[in-house]
Amino acid sequence: MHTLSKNQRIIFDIIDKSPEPMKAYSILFNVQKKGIKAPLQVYRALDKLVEIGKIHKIESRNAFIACQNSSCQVSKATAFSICESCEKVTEINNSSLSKYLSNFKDKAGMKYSKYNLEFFGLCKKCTTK
Amino acid sequence: MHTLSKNQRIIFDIIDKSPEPMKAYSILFNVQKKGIKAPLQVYRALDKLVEIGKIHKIESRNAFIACQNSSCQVSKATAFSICESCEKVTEINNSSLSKYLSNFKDKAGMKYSKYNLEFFGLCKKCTTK
DNA sequence: AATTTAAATGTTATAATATAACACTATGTA
DNA sequence: TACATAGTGTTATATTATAACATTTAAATT
Repeated sequence: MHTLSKNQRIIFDIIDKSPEPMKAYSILFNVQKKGIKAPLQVYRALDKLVEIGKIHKIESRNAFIACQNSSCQVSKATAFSICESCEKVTEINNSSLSKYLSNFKDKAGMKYSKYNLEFFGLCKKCTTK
Repeated sequence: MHTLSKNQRIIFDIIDKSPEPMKAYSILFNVQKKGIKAPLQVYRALDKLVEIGKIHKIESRNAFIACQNSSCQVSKATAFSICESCEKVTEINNSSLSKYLSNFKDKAGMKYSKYNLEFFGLCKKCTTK
């Protein structure tokens, strides 16, 4: 198991505590009191945390969330639901979906090693508003 | 059917001719001889073209490609394969996949109006290198 | 324990991506 | 014609991300 470095720990903890995806500069602002001063310090930790699967990047939002799925060691098969009204993001953990996508092959015969899926819609709360 | 404005036409044409996804500032550079001088002119056209489904944004690459699928009127169900070596991007048009994803419902009962899926791997050419 | 190697850090500068705000022009429609 | 809507042009600026280099820490190897 991977041990997080000091900066990685600080940045993971703040993302993990956040109820919503966090953007890099918002993370930076929040960790300045802990001595992390420069964007690069944040981006380096983010890169590593993504690489080891502790966090995921929500590509359509340029934001990061902690992995909700304890079995997710690496970020090679990710799926999220995103509410377009309140911007709540949830990681989808559905074995039928992941099985279907992991085995998917397109006409060109390309074999995929990774995928990222983002669903958009309205969450329950926002639907009834 | 939608008629493209002057700037939309110019910007669509250059993306449509490109064999690979184009980035906004690369588009800007390429259309400056046609009188389009500012980033905002490019981004406005891109926004509209995405909205009407003539182009798609590859979120993981911040780049744009023309829709390969003549039936794709709006960008509400998109899937792409991306080669991590040569960066070639192909739009996937697979009715089994789109049916599966369009009907997908997660545990939270959220109904999705849109999705975007990006597969990553090595294309045939890059596999045999 | 000393050596060596890889990983992480700190820092300054800058590149790349994207939007705000405002004035104006063209186009479609009542 | 007049009214509304969409598109344009422009300047300035916000946001997201990386390059380059010097140094320090941690881990693996001898």
